[in-house]
This record gives sequence, C-alpha cells and structure tokens, in this order.
Amino acid sequence: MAHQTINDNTLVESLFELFRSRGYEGATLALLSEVTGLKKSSLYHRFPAGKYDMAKAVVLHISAQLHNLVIEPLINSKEAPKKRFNNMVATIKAFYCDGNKNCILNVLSLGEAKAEINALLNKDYNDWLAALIKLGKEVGMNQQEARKRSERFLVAVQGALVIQRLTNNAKTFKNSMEDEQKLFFSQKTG
Amino acid sequence: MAHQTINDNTLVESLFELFRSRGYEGATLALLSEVTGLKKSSLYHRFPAGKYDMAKAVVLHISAQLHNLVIEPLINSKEAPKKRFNNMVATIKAFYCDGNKNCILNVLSLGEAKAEINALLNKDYNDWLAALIKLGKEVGMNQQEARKRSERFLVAVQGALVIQRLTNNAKTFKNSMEDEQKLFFSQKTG
DNA sequence: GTCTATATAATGATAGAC
DNA sequence: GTCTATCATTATATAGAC
Repeated sequence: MAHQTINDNTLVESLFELFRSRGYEGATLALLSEVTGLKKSSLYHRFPAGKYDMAKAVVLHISAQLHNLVIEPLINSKEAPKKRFNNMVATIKAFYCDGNKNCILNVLSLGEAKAEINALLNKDYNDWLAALIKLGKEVGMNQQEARKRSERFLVAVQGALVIQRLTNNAKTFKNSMEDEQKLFFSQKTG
Repeated sequence: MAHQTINDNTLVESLFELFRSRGYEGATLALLSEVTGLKKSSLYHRFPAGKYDMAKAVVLHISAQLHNLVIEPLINSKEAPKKRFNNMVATIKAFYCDGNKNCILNVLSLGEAKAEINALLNKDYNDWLAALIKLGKEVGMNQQEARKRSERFLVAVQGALVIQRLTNNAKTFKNSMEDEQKLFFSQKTG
C-alpha cells in the first residue's frame, strides 16, 4: 500500500469547506477531488459509500467540534455564565470566519432524502439549544424564558449568516452577535 | 403553433416552488419538467437560455410579488404603522407556508457564479430593508435604531426558516415572528 | 493508498416533426 | 407551443495496475 498523503482530519476539513460553500449537490466529486488533492478513486477508497459518506463524515466531524469547542465550554467551564456566552460567540465568529462562511446546518439540510444526515444536524441543533437553555436557567431564567432566548439566539446566528452571504456586508454577523449577546441577558420588558 | 398548455404565471410559480425546495443545483431539468408538466424541450422554448433563465424568471417574479404584496403596503397603506407591520407578517407567513417553505433569498444565493441572480436577490433584500427602516422612522426611531431593528427582523425571518427546516418544529417561525413584532416596536432598554 | 482508465447514469441542451 | 429523439458533457462510481 502506498503511503497516505493526507490525514483523516485534514481530509475531512477540506471536504467540509467545500460542502459548506457549495451545498450537497454543488459539491461534485470533481471539486471534492480538487480541494482534497486526491483522485476520485482515492476518495472512494477512504469513503466506500461515496459522496453521501463524505458528507456524513463531515457532519460527524463538525458535530464533534461543536461539542468540544462550543457546548462543553458553555456548560462546564468555571467561568461566569456571561463570560462563557461571550467565549461561545468568539468561537463561532472564528468558525464562521466573521460570518463569511456558511453553516453546515443550513446548507446540508436543503433538498431531499438525506435522512441520516438531517437527523445528525437536528441533534446538533438540539444539543446546542439545550446547552444555551441550561446557561439561561443558571442566570435565573425560567425554562420557558431560557428556551425562548436560546432559540432566538440560534435563529439570529443562522439568519445573520444568510443575510451576510446575501449582502456581502461584513458587519452583519458581527453586529447581530453583539445585539444578541445583550438581548440574551437583558431584563424583560413589556 | 400548438396552444400554450400552461400560462406564464403558473409556469413560473411551479418553477419557483421547485427552486425554493431544492436549490439551484438540486432543481434539475428532469424535475423542472416534471413539476411544470412541460417536456424539457418545451421549457427551452419558453426559456431559451435554459435553467439559468428559469431561475432568473423566478427571481424576477418573486421580486415583483415582494414589492406588490410586502413593500408597497408597508410604505403606502393608510393603516397605522403597527397594523402595516402586522399585515406584512401575515403576508410572509402565508408566503412561507407558516415557515415550512424556504426563502429563495437563502437557497438561490448558495454556490457560485450566479452574479445576475445574486444582484437581484441583494436588491430585494435592500428594498425590503429600506421599507422597514422607513416605517421605523415613522414611529419615531432615528436612522440608526430603525436600521438596526429592521436588520434584526430580516435576520430573524431567514434564521427562523432555517431552524424550522432543521427541526421540523412548526412553531419556530410563528414564535419568532410574534417575538420580533414585539421587539421591533419595544422601548429601548439598557 | 493512490493512481489511470473506464463504466454507467444523469444532466443541461438541441434538432426537427407535428 | 409541445413533443420525441438525440447530443455532448458531467456526474457518480468501479476495476485493476502500481
């Protein structure tokens, strides 16, 4: 066997960047081959079930990152809740390249017949949501209010990414996150 | 010449529904043919430049609807501002089928090399934004605050649609819109 | 494990009959 | 204006050499 020219992690990261910029159908094998530097047949060697396998591997990889870099620190770090929330915002800002890159939750949930992948994406969302709700309750919100604010935050993340892609206005994501940071912890008003 | 079996309006509406559910790449000619009931060659007769032409026609069609059903009533109706805002929310709720259908601004702005279409989508967003800002100022906001709240609302629309698609939770869009309605007109807090 | 070469199916697009 | 038939290209996928 010839030696592996690209390790699993780098490989999946390359696939990920293409999938999130072009979506599932837009990420053709020719492009996947190009961005990874591996010929198509080599991709099939690493992912026997083909493109669907690659997308699934990407989702699992991102899922792990979400848990390690976002959810875990959000729940378990010793920092104050507000600080943990701010850390999360900083993390996702980097992850989305200041709002210039798409979220895989959006682009891979488009279209049809990707049941397994959709289930994974749904779970990621719910886990992230649960972590935010936990933090909300920690700062005194009741379940209902914590859920409402957490959902609002995640809606804002996805929406800001869409609008920034649409307008090419680099401030959209940044401004939204600053806004939502304040709103999440704000006092209720009538 | 044989008679036209589907009028322009119905035709574009059918194309639109497919494009918004599958995205540009996901809307293949085979599917476009299927949903319109026209053979591929007939589609080419109606849209000589092919698929790109169809997408452009769809965007122009939706653009007109946005102006007629959303923007115009938002700016010019004799109703009170709050009532006009509520009417807009009702209109888009119907348009997105209670949040169960995608926004073309999201799904068609994915991917590459659709300059003309992206420009049209960008313009639609900006026109809608301008109308909301105008309304905000009408109820006493300064330019900065009106823009901020208007952007927040449109971010919420796009975000809620993404999250509802992701979770299949039919309440997401509805709840978001109720939330944002209140937030748009709320008193500023610290 | 990666490659070249190839198979097979689908895609976007045309030609020409009616 | 729509259709059947066909084209060229690209897509996903496989076989087999090294």
